Amino acid sequence: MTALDSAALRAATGAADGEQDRRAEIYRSAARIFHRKGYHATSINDIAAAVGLTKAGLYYYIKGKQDLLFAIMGFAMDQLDEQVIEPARRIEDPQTRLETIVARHARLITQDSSALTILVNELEGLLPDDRADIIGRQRDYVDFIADTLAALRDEGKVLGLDPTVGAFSLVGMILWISRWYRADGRLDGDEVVAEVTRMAISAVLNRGEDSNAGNPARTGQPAKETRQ
Amino acid sequence: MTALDSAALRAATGAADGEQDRRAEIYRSAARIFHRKGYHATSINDIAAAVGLTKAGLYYYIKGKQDLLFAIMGFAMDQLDEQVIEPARRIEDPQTRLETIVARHARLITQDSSALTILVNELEGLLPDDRADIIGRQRDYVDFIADTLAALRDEGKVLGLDPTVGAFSLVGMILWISRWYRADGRLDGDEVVAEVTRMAISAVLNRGEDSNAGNPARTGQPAKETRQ
DNA sequence: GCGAACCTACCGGGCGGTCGGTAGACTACT
DNA sequence: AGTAGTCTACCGACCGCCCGGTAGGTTCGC
Repeated sequence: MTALDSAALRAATGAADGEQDRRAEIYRSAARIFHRKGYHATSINDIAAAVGLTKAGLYYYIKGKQDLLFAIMGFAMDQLDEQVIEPARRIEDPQTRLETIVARHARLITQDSSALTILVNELEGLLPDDRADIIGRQRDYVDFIADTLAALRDEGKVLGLDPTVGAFSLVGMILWISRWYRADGRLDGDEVVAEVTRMAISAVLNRGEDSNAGNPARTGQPAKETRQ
Repeated sequence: MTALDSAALRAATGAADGEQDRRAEIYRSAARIFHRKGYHATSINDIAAAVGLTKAGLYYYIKGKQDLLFAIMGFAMDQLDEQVIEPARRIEDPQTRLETIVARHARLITQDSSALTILVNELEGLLPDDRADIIGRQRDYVDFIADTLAALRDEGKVLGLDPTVGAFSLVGMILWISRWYRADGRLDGDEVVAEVTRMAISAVLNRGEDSNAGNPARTGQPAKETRQ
């Protein structure tokens, strides 16, 4: 279907250079399939078929399977930089900044989770150098969130929360959205984003008093069998 | 189902071989390798070598790669049932119950995340029937948490939180621990469990006033380029 | 000598990737 | 106008490799 569509489109428009479009379509398709089946379970043939090419034809556009993966992850990381980190970096107030980070990241996922999800789930598919590159950028992101939490703590809005644990936990909450959110589900994307953002802020802020003051309560674990 | 069941059966009948140990070692090794490299990227040879067998020798103990995966996931799900769900089910007070769920689940992950993590990351590696089985049990777990949140809401301790979104978000926070927690890191397991538990409770409880009342703030998304 | 526990050797098949080729559009020269 | 050359965008056939899985032993403790 895809092949005929793009062929028909090209014939109809008569546009000369469709190369960039074609390449973009390949990345988009690959991202969708990697997301659905996983990188290793996806064959080059799967991707080629999805864009209406043979395997050999596909290799005219890509350098290899791993390069394809790295390109997708790089794109996802660029998205995160442009749509989440950069806008948030321009916000002074830590709480507003945190809200922006969570809301924008969550929104990115409800809009199209493929690339963002591959970014975190398929790291072991990369070559060591590429992996180091991506992991570095991911760490920068977590550090950015942790710094924001530290700033909140310095304002006295957060009590006794480790910024690193807090940052990781928020990221986990956000990334997990891609596993359960369905665009045709009960809640629409905006509602989910708002709900998750509210939870994230609430998870991090202590409103003075109460707040489990003192030790964090023997939270149920009866320590009957400690093991490690 | 097959492998662990038959192993358990044999152990129950008192056939005190080393076979049970060997089989357990195989499952443990397989879980560790699946966790590290992913199911599809792991070959039967990798597992065989890790337990000091040849591939053919390994097949004396297992029925196939997919059965191995299903057995590991079943084991992880059993762990969750026994160590998290059952203990929590016996607790009446919703808040204490939620604390128990989060703390016990988090603790399970800091102790040994392999099986639990495979449980959520390798679903597509299963045969359809097996996958349906596991997904059903996972859904029951999320529903259990959602019901607990609904009970909290009925007590007036939670305001305006969708129980399903809340349950998923908490699960995401917990599961993500396996991606960043290192036993030799700055914080030990108990500290991480306590910190995450505190965040989870705080994410869910509203202490009356404040709590972002009204709309959750235009959190930055300027809708300048909507795209989909 | 018999069964549990393992091995060597092999199978069909799918994988990522490559090679040589070519249809067709477009240009260049005569 | 004809035609030779060139380049893009692809394809069929193939390669070597490794995969999951198996057939048919062999070793060894009892």
